[in-house]
Amino acid sequence: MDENWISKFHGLSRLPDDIRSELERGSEIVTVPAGTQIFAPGQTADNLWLLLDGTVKVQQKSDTGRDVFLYRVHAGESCVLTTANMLAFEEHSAEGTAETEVRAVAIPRNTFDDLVARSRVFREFVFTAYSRRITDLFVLIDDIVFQRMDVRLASRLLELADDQKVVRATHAVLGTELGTAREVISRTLAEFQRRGWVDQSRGEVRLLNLEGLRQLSQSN
Amino acid sequence: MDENWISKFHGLSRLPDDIRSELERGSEIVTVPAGTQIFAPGQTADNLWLLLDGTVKVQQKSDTGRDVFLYRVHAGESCVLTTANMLAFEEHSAEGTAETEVRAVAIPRNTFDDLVARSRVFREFVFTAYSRRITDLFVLIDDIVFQRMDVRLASRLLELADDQKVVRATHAVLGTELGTAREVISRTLAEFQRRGWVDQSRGEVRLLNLEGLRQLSQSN
DNA sequence: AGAGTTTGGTGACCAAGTCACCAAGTCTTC
DNA sequence: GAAGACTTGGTGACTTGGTCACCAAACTCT
Repeated sequence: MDENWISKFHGLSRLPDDIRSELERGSEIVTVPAGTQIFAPGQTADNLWLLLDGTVKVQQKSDTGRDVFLYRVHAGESCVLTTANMLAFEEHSAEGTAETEVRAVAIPRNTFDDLVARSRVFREFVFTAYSRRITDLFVLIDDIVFQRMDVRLASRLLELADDQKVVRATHAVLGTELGTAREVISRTLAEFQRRGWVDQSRGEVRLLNLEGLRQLSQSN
Repeated sequence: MDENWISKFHGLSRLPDDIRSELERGSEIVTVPAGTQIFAPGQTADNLWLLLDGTVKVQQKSDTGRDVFLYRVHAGESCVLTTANMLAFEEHSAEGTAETEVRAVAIPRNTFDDLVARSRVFREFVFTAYSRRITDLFVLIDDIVFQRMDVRLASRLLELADDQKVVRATHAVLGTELGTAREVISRTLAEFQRRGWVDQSRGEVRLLNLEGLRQLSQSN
């Protein structure tokens, strides 16, 4: 039944049959537990990963020892940074970690190269994925430079909340997600609590007033 | 004599002869004056540009009307963002402007796609270029988040100085280059001047003590 | 020469990052 | 289950950087 994973990837649905079957034959479905390092600085990757389930968090390891969150790869997306690592021309200092158990399709280097050569649809899929990441980074930079912390925290909380409207993360983790200090998160959350928008306990934030948070997060 | 431009691009030097001649036949050398918009939000690009001379400045147009400098494309580099625009799957809000007169090789969409399909060396060239841009953005984000303004300004001045050790740029321009306010640049430059590192006049900064600036810029 | 525009300077104020330190909660181990 | 170690969050003082309002000097244009 997992033979049908290709339909999960929008850009691949138009692949002609021969390419499609090469992709299926030449790739492998893998599952790794939460916490696995998918890629790391100075480590060559051998596969391009297409995520079927779970999320991968990509962070920049800073020289200063602190990390910056860059973006999150969700199911249905590809982890293009691995292709860069795969070619291994550039050292970069980003690291990808499975946040949950992750199930993914691993496309080995040779299959990848062959598919890019043979299929226009596959090429477009890859370039679109790159382009989307770059756009994400542009938006991130814009946010960091111009957006107030409370606005950024509000929208991040809304993103991270589970279906019980609870965010399971320490202040320190939220700090690196937003590239700020833990203290700033603590103060801002205290302010949100004063307004009755959230309720806190060790390691989690319960969202009480989604509307308030949403309004703040949309107030440019 | 310009038939030899391929040698200016390190990643292309190993192209086999047939690909090489297709690239030469299928592309065109163009020259545009300083200030030309190479690409802009909402505008489809028809060519991948490889820069022979001059520089292109890539900036994010922010909703708030202010711009953020993202990176600069130099001679010998390719402007990969245009490939993303070329495929036109993603709208992005970045804009590229010629800072000087720019001479470049323009590779039309069809030639580009054909070369990616046919040549492994060309593929690697393109992916490496993407990868390098992404790495640049990672470094930029790291800088913005962790580096002090005076350190960032010092290294930017060193980068922008011409051979007479003069930087021709207004405080406002330096401000958008570093994603900060003009006032901050003014204050920091005033401090540098007090230390005898620079001398200022309208629209330009003369670097007097490269050593001082260099030390500051390297002090993590 | 005079008017308008561009560039840079300044002070007051606010937002955010840093530092140092403490207190409460949780985990381990005996 | 008490002692100690570690993790998480709270707080105040201080620095850096961003914003706002406004002014003055330098340039441009006619």
